[in-house]
Amino acid sequence: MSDEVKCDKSPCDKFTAINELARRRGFFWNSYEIYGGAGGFVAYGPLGTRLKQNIENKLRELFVKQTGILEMESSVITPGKVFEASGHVDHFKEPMVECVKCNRRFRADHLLEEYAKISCVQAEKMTLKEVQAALEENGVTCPDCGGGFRAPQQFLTMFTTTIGPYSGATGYGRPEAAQGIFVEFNRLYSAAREKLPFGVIQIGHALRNEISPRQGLIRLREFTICDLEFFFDPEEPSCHLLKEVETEVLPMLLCDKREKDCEDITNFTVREALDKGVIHSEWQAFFMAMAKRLLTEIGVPAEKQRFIEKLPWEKAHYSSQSFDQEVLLDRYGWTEVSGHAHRTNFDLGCHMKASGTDMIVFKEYPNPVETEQLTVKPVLAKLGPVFKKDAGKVGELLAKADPKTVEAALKKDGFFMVEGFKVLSEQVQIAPQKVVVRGRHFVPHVVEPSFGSDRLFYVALEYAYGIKEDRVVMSFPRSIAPVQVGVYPLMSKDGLAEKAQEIRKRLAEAGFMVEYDEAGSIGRRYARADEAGIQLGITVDYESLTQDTVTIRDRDSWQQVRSEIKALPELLYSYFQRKINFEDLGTLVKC
RNA sequence: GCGGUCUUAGUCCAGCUUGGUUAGGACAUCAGGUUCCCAACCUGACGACCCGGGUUCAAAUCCCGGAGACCGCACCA
Repeated sequence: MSDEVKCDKSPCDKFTAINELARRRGFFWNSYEIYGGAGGFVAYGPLGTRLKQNIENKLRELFVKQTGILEMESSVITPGKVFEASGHVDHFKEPMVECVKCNRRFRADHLLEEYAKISCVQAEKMTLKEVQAALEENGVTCPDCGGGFRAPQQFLTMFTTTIGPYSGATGYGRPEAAQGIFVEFNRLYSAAREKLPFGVIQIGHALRNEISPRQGLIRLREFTICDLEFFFDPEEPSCHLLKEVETEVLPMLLCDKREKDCEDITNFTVREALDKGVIHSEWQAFFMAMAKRLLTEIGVPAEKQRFIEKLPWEKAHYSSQSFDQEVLLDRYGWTEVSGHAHRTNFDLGCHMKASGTDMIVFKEYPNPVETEQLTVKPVLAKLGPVFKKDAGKVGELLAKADPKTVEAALKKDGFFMVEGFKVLSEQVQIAPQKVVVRGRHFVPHVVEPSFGSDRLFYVALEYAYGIKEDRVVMSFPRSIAPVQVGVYPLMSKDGLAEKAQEIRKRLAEAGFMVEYDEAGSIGRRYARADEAGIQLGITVDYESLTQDTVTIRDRDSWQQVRSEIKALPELLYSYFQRKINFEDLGTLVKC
């Protein structure tokens, strides 16, 4: 298939061609067109909705069915507290300044980093007034025209609303689905029968109020995100499924290369990447391998995929090691389709702290461990007379104190100071005590693969797009084709149409996504079907009436085989399960 | 937000410079005819000047404002 692009006016790239095709055939289009449209919002049409569902189901097949990961669904509107706790309210906004002369806008933190040598981390903590002061002190002016700046302003990229009619309670449209999983951790953990490791995936809408989203499906204000949070014990980080992906090759672009502006890709097998310390976490490596498989299954060849390691300042606030999976696109070059972050126990830790709810798990040892631990025991009989009503409090403080510190202080000074109380050695007993430890308490760590469903969808379209004999053919992999089978009577007379309708009905009942078309010449219908990406065409001809056979046409090769009508459901089932190839569907018809 | 280009039927375009009858074409779609396997052909149908204001006897066309799209800059936690 050629690399050219079919478009009424040349030159034109694949992005334009696909957007045009998508509008014409009902894959997707810009929302709210009758009111002039709204940037960053799309509507999926009949073909697109199905394709998107098929891609998401492919993702489910790989990540849910094969790994036993659990699926959940939570709400888009989220109480402010959640995103305050997660750090999004602080991190999802950018201090922006505008030049008084040329009106250009800049991120104040970037300016401070570049011209005043103030680190990103520091700049993020500054208030707007501090930002303004820092800009002035360091004499930072507009990099373009040297003009001064207006007062800095925050731009929050989360959509904000209020919850309830009178309430001043702020709500945010979630910018990711992950927090919806973290906040429900305790219930999910018990649903997983309190066993680690376990993973939870959520596929749903997310909102980000992008400043100017102008890349079609690549950057939307409302989009579908697939967040998978995989919880594991940091002391047992091994992945029991690793064997299945060990030999999978990951094309990687690593930090050291990137810092030298080098784009060289190094190929590592999953095993090598782990052994050489390129990827720190086994589970992260596992999910990256699965992500590569997913993209391969939706039609992207391996050489058009890569993983790039995020540089320290590119990483999200929660992440310890991050990779982006990128796919090479015609117009936009290497484009992120998934992110792979090691979130450690950051999120659960934040929600524990902010909500006061425990999200600590307990893991029982195979055998309880008996140890002797130094403990501080307050002697209340002695504390009482000295501290009177404070005695209880002093006792509590002593019980919490570190035994070694207390012991050392008593040895050295003869007393121990705790919050202004002077404790003498007779008021406390420090002695080793037998303790039986039955297990360990800890906050699980998380690795997170996160996919943009709309980008996967666009990628599938772009890689399916091809031209054959001046016609557009959407060569989707057979497992995601929006329509599996088209049924066509060669003529719409002599009973062919009735026979074809019968076959359509039978195949639909057998569970296939099937479409019937009798309008126009047969060639025209094939062309229509190719453009919609219909995998197979079943044509009912005069031989069908006498022999009970039909021809099956392959969308990509345009070859045809003849097979018996009654064998169709079983044959097609095997074909779409990829157990047999097209040639196995019947005897080849010579053209 | 800035600069450039642009907005006419389902899709892609012509018309605008120089205002004037019924806004033209191609493809798609629908109905009918024809046709024994790859967008054939014939007949017919459907369907549009981005929105608001102004100038004018008269605006798709000129002027002002707005919205939207694309490209570049900036932005993309």
